[in-house]
Amino acid sequence: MKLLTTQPNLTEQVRKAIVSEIASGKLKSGERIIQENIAQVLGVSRQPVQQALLLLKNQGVLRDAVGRGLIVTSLDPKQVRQMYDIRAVIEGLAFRKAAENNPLRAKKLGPALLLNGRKSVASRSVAQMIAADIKFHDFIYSLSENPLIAPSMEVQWTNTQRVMGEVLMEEETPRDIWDQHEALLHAVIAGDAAAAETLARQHITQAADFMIARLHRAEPDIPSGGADAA
Amino acid sequence: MKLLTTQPNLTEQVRKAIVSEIASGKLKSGERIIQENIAQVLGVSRQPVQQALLLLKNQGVLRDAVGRGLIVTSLDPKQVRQMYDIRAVIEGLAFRKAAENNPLRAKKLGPALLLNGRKSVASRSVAQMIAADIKFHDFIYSLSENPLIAPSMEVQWTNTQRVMGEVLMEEETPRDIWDQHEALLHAVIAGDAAAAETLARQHITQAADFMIARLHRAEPDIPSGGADAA
DNA sequence: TATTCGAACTCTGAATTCAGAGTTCTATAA
DNA sequence: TTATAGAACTCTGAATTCAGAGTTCGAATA
Repeated sequence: MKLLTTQPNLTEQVRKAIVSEIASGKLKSGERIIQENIAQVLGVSRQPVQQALLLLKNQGVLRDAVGRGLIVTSLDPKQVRQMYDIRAVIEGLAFRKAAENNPLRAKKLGPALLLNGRKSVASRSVAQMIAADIKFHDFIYSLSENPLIAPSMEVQWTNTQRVMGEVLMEEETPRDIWDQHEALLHAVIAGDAAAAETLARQHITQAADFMIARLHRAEPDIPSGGADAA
Repeated sequence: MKLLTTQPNLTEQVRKAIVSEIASGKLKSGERIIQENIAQVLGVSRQPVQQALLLLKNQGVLRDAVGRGLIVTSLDPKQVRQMYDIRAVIEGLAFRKAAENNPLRAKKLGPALLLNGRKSVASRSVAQMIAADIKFHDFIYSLSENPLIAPSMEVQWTNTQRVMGEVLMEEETPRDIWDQHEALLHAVIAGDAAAAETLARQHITQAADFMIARLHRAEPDIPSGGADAA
């Protein structure tokens, strides 16, 4: 009949708000998160805030900081690499399954996303580039017909946005990933599952190399396995 | 000085309790979960229960049931396959990294786990077999030196336990996975990353085939949509 | 001046209370 | 007998309150 705009519950709204603050870089690594503050800023009670924070802590976006609440997890290159390692194999799966299950839909809807991506690069807006990238990958997740993939990528994307935000901001000629995306799409359209998986893993691994190299430059940090700076 | 046994907070305890009920099969698919009931049984308020349920819902172990709370997500073969698909690639990563990073520790500590596993099979106790399996894989996760792997496997293991519990219970000669585990361990010890990854993926895929075949038998369900390749 | 003890403060986890959405059951009318 | 209005009930999400763990800061002492 009619699709009611039943807004998600407060917990979810709060979670989104915090994630967006972190992804956009407004909340930086190590920054303290205090329930009461967030609650006040968003005009809700501490209860939904606490639940949202619980979820984010569980995802590793936030960390316990002994007796002073939670802090935003730092993006040290080692962890970023580990995150990309996981992302690489799951993207590999997603592209493989997409090639197996949906070459036709890929052919029909994919090219528009490539175009959109190239436009975003031309626009030079980092936000638009990130959005187009997410859109393309989300499209593949849907083609894979494995609904467990998208949610398990969520944390990765939060962090990816953080990294991309930090890195791409100061890059005057951001590398163009859309040739790779085009090759990937062609493999999917051709139904070549093996190629799609291999290319996807390479794609992510290269992205990781690129990002981490810049991240190193931006954040000269932690020579040893040293924990918290005193 | 001394490592205090600081017990985890109630939310975590509640979560563990519920997961264990589900994994052991005491809470079955479709069963309703009511905050108040759980709170009463465990002797806590609804607050920690609500948070635990939120986490489990977020992991997909529980699902919203419109106006009557939450229910335990059902284990239909299609979803189980999708879960195993993801598990396969992440296990592949774990074994590959283990081979790259820790062949020596694998050699030193691995054989004991094999022995333990074979003993568990001899014991004919399903619980022990599951425990030994988890122990072996957890060991590999630690060798991989990617701390993000273990947490992302948590949901998978909850469901794996459910499946194994259902399936192995009625199997008088449970297939012995420990030859495969031995081959995997050897690949890791040899530092043969490629072989370790390939074998791991095969191992999980075969396990999925086995489990799903039995699950079909146990749960005649959903004839349509059968897009199972392989 | 440096160190230690302790009081005040901050912040969280958990309990309790409140309000509203949705369901179920029952009585009434067609 | 069946369909329907609505009252009562169930259950959750959110707010508020309470208690305790841990930190910070300052005063007293060596």
